[in-house]
Amino acid sequence: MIQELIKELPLKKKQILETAEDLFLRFGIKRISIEEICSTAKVSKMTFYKYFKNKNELVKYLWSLMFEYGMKKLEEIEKLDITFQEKIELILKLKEESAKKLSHEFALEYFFSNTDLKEFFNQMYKRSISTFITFIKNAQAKGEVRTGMKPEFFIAATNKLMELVKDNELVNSYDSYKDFVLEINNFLFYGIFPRPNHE
Amino acid sequence: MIQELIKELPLKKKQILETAEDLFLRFGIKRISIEEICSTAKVSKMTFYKYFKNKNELVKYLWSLMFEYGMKKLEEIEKLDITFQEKIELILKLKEESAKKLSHEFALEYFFSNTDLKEFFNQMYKRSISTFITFIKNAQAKGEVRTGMKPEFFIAATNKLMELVKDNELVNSYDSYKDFVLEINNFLFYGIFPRPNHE
DNA sequence: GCTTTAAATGACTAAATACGTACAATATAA
DNA sequence: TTATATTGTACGTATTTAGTCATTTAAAGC
Repeated sequence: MIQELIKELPLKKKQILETAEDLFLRFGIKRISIEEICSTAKVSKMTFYKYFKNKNELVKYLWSLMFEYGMKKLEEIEKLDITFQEKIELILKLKEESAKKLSHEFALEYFFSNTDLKEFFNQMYKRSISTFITFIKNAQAKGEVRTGMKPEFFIAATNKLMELVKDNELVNSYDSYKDFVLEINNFLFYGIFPRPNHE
Repeated sequence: MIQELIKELPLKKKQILETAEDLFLRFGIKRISIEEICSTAKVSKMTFYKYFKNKNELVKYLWSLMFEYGMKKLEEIEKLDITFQEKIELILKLKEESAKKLSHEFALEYFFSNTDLKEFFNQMYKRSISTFITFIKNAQAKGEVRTGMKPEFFIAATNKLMELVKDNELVNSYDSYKDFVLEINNFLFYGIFPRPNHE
């Protein structure tokens, strides 16, 4: 997912980041040790500490890449000459793609970290939110979305629904965590009605 | 999955087994500590050690339950008054169901453990194999499967294909580990041809 | 060839985590 | 009331992990 953003980086740093992304997404952050990242990435610990001060710094770097990726994709989609609904479809496909290997563990740590990463996450989250609000407002200016809808409400609703991630029983009633993420996203855009042109 | 087999057990022992099954399947055995099992199962450590000598004994007990479940289901399917192909369909559905939360990690530890669990696994595996061979031979006796096919070859082929679990690159090319498991199983029964009546 | 730089290795300490046991306190049920 | 089951805390030990360092290996440039 982040691959296209780190092409310029040194090989070993790339290997670390790709491995960390994969392992963190699948098992959550706290379950993965630096040593495991190093051994699976085929990188020595020294090399790790050359590029990252510690695990937290790696996580921050990775998160910022993931945010950057999402915002870049959103901007690309916004520029396309297609209907707003088609843009929403692309966004949903993007979310589906990103959720492929996402585990419940990681999502919990990502959205509801209570460590010193919380502040860092919040900052990035606010930035991505404002990008998305601009996206909606632009669409409203072009008459593609009804102007009565406050983008701020959409964001607030999103935040509220995100708290469902903490409802273990609900999450576990889905075959995979990915299915749960899809449900939330579909619901946010289409409510209870079927997603158009989607088998 | 194993729930129906442990109904009679004491409540706390059930909680431990269900939690362990869930966590082991999702994250693999070595990543999960006894303390994590206890806390998520809402059981004290003392109670854990009352029912299980250590983690290995828990794993053995769990594995034997999982084998027992599979063999019990196979026997149930065999008794049904349906065509052989319909039975195969049921077996595939069963495998699909079992693989829902299965992670690559667990499958590796399960099939290729190199600890002292290996011997234990092999014993159970042999038993389940002979059950399956009987299943095929009975079908051959009834003329439901061509008699030219040696069941032993089928088992040997299965074992060989199972080694693909160790091919990380191949496994990772699937969206989820479950999809990979389905591919193997479909292939074993239907080769490269489509699974009948399956969308 | 030689020199300089980057990376890998193995060893090391300190901290954190996990294991397995023990005991007192509490809850439950006969 | 008397067993029985469960919990919480604590503890010593073992294992794992984090982070650092000196040394070896590999590679790149000249």
